[in-house]
Amino acid sequence: MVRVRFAPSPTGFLHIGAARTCFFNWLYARNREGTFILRIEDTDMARSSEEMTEGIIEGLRWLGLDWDEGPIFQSRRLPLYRQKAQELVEKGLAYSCYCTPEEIQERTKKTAGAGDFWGYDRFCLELSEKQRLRFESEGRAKAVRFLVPEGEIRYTDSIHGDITVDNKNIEDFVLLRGDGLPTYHLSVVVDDMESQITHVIRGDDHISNTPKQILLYQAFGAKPPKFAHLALILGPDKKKLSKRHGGTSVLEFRDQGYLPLAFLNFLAQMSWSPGEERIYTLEELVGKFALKKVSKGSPVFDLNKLEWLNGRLISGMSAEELTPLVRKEMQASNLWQETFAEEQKPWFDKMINLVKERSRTIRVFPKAAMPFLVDEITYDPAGVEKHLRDERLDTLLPLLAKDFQAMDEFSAPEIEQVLRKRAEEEGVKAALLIHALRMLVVGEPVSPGIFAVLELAGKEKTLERMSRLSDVRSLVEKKGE
RNA sequence: GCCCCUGUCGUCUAGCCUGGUCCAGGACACCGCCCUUUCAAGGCGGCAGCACGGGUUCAAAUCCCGUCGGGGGCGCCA
Repeated sequence: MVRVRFAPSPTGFLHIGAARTCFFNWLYARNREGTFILRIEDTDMARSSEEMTEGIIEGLRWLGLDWDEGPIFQSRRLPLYRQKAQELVEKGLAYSCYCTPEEIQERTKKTAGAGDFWGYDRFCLELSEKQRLRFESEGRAKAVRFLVPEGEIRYTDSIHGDITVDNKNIEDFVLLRGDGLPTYHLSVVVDDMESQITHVIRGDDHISNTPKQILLYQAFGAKPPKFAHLALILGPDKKKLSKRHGGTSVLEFRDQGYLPLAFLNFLAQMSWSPGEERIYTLEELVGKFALKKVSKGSPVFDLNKLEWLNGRLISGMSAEELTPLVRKEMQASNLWQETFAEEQKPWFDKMINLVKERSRTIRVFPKAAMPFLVDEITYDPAGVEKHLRDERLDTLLPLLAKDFQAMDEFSAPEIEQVLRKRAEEEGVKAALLIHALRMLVVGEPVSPGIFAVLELAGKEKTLERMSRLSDVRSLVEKKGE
């Protein structure tokens, strides 16, 4: 039975790297029909906060990564860690240390360059009873250090393969701090043992920590889990992810109009290849996931790919699926009306289907819908200059308006037919009318196909906006002065 | 400084384990063409890579060694 966990520390956001670690744990659990546990590593009281915990959980919820057990809070299990540390001291596998960081630093400085000494010098390993009592009476804080044995640690990483480290490169690390709080190494191993974690899937930054933790498992007489270390995600500058490039909370991506499924596909396809490049359903990704397939090299975060994936997802979604998302976005822009969900639903669906083809994020919907919903639109000055200055429009537009007026069914194909006929009769290119209409009705030089746009706007609105030709011209002139 | 990990087009990735089918495949981005009412989408085409140097071999992106580059760790942070 596979048991995995995601164990963030609430000292920061759920950033893209953590999200990917979480996702891969989740994928593995689901793929192997195992159990996925959420654990909050909040033993660093000074830097942890409840807000961060909530933010992380909100991020996981948004991504749809559900957990089967937890969240387990380490801060509520402190006595257990103390007990476990004590257990090792009694077995002679760990020892109390009274040294202050300053003293250690002082001694290390002295021996620097002498060769072997680079870590803790084991000053407290064999304290005489007298010295020990003196330190105690001085009221010194007492930490517990692990006694690293000689030898080497060898383990097989599911992604990297065999990794060997000589124990002489591991110092007697601290298990329990002077204030009685556990360090990461202790708490992580104690909790993973108790939760019976079978696979530890985490970032590459923990590769060097793994031997220490294996040592702890051995000391506790437990079998270490399998380890899999994911290469760290890099920014576009090939440096560690920064605030500027994806180093922020995943919720930022939600707010930018990205969809969870696109984001998860992005995370997945950043580290392995499920096959062809497209959007996969969660079920497909679960089915295809395998730790051995995860690449060893560090991927560079590429926003282009995310956008492309997101755009493909949106284009492929139905109006039905898109509506709740678009609704939220429009509510934020004060453009939503309840009738869109009722009598105007057919119209609204049509609008969504028109806009979705060219949308890479949900965010563009309100702007695209704007011209259909408000009376006063804004006009792009350059577009006006380019498409509304032709004097022939002064006579053509009224003629076209009359044509439109006479139509029974104001639908896209009918509109196109009428417009092209008029253009032909007047000996002008249809494009002249099309561009002018786009500017007048939408206000922008860019929009979905104009005939569908006009149908969506409706006859009345179309005619009203066509009649504003001279107003729009002078509006822009005024601004230009 | 010491230790560990890593290195295929600008970016992601397939291939590497089990050498030949790879003068390296796909995708994003970019460029061009087609379509066309604009922008997209779509279709077609293009640009571009096995970090470098040795070795093993009839044959190396694939195996071995070294160099260089990138990343991480070396905390009474996680």
